[in-house]
Amino acid sequence: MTTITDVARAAGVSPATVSRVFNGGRVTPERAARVRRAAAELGFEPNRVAQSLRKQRGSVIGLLIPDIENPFFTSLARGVEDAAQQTGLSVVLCNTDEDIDKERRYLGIALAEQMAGVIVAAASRTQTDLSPLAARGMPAVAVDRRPRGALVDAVLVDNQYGGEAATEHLLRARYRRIACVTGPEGASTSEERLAGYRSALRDALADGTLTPEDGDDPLTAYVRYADFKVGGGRAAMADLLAMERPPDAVFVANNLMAVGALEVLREAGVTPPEFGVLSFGGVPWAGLVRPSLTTVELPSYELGFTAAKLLQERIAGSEKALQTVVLRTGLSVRDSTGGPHDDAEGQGRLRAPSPLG
Amino acid sequence: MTTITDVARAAGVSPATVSRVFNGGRVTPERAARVRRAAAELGFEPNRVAQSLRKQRGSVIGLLIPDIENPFFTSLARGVEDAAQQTGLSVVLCNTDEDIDKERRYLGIALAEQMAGVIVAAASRTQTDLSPLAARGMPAVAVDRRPRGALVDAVLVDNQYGGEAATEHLLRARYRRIACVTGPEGASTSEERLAGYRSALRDALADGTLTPEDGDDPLTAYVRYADFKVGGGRAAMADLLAMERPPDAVFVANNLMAVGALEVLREAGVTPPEFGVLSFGGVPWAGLVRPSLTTVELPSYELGFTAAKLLQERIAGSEKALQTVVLRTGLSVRDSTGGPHDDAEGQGRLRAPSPLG
DNA sequence: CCCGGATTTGAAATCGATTTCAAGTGGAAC
DNA sequence: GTTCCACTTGAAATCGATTTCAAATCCGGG
Repeated sequence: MTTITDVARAAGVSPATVSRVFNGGRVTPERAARVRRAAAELGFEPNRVAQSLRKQRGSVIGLLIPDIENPFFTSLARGVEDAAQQTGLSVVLCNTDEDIDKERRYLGIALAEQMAGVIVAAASRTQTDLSPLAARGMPAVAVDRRPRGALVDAVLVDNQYGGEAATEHLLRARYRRIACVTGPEGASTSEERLAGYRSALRDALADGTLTPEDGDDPLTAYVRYADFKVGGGRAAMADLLAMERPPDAVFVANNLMAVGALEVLREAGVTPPEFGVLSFGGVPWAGLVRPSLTTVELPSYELGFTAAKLLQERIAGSEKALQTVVLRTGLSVRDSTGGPHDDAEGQGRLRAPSPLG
Repeated sequence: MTTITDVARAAGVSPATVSRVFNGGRVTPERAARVRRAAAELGFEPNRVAQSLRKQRGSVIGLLIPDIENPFFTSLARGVEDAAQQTGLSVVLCNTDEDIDKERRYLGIALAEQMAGVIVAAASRTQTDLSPLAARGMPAVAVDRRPRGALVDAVLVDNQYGGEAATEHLLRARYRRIACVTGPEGASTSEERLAGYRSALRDALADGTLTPEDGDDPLTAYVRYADFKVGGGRAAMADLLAMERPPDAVFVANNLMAVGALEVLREAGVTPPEFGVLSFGGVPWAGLVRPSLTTVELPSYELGFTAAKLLQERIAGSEKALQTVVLRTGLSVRDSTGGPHDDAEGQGRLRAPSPLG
């Protein structure tokens, strides 16, 4: 391996000069040229480990995500990677598996490896602890989920707005018993999406679009908590279908649970859009799912990209006040929320039935 | 940050002794205890960068994969991660995007970061060049795809066998004009899967199961090369359907292209199992696809796990002869290959029609 | 021709761990 | 009591870069 000393010897200068050539120090052009030539000839590439040790800072940023198999996070990871590449940083992808211990371990590694900074989609809002990073001055940015009380920049999605828009859409499509399958209690994303759902229902109750059914609290009767995974979505959906007065639509607060819900519906012979289904976050290969699925679109790539940009500012030493960037969701209306079958009421449909029903 | 020197001072010993305590040197128990206590009190954690510099070897392994959004590779990555974790290595995931330049850049980083080793699913069989690693003594293992002429261990899938089994299955299900959509020419995986397909067809021709159609070479007429992506699968399938005598089944050589093919079939109103579809590699959320898809199952997790184990042996200094491990595929028969409709021939079906047709 | 200030340069310190080597310690054997 | 050996220990070198500091050089101005 050729070191800076080898290059120095070959160019007839000191190592210090070589270092200056590559780091923008003042060196006479003639000498600099000689150094560059020697470096090129020897195929010199600075040893990043030595650099990190000396500078007390590496050129790698850690990205901690809870589920590498969820396409939402892989897309986010791509955003981070693209942003990082622009400034010569590499990205280490760490899959925490929603496991608080694994997450802690990775944070420790980030410190021990002297990473330049970390981007964290926290495994737990209450237990994830970013304070050791802060204590050692390592920049961090929270993404998608904001851990409680952490003094870090954050890039989030407007979950409440998304939940609201989704639920309003279902109401407009004339569903009237709209269920909500949300994530774990305590996760910020679960709670916010649920809050949006409730807010939309409240509005509908207030303006008379929706009328309370006897005995049930319409804001809670159709709510189920699950685990953001396929299995949880299945269980919650099955539970909802078993109700005495089952819902006629469901707002599922994440893509994987939507997959589970769709499976259960299919097994039960209940098909959208008669039964409305709306997923928060796109399902992979959605093109194969029939009827096509109405979804709240998440800016996953931008989430990652923005977080990485923010992190880079901090790494560069920015002392700006902490900021939280909130990105908006969109709504992609497709066939799964075309509206329930007409009952005897004889009202016109808002939407033509899809060719395959 | 507490360093080894701080611990040494606190325990009243030299840094060398502290190092020995943590690296299994000979130290009197009494002293060792004092060191451990001091280390615990100060929250000492060895600086991995300094370790790497001194030992000339890091504790991170690089995993280069061509497409992080393909669930096959994420599953493989999990296998690598689990194996690595058992020995305290961390995994850096590098997404090369099938781009030979990105790949080269990442290999350079692996060297400059003094990684312990790399596992590579090569972006290109002909252009991927692992020789700089070998030159610097960095262990490497090829996974899934074997780059040409590289002197490295490899963990591969028995692609030819898988392609053969798949095609035989389609023949047994009484499809007779079986197409093959394979990957890019020159990729080992494409070629091997295609070879399996051809070998099965040849056997069928030999024993009379299949009779050559006038004018066409049955071994090539229905073969299409594509790019292992959804778009490529679409184009190839569309091309096949536009033939004068279109096929009655297709063996698609990777999961993403199968998604594309299914989309096109659906748009054309052609539905399995009348038209047989078999995918090499599972499709994510396959549960939602109807009819369910027959697939060649790939041991993606085991692929990663095995590669990581192999790499660890090399890192530990094993001088064994280079080995290539080939893992077998399985065949999961589902509804999409239930057999074509009976024509006027009045032959009995081998398989009951699926309830939904 | 000499001086002051700016610029360029290299020697040496530094980052934090590991490891070599020589010195120190203790115990057993004679 | 002396000798020898095995075992512990710490001082110092080392990994490869960056950076400080002081010396060297160059320049124009007087």
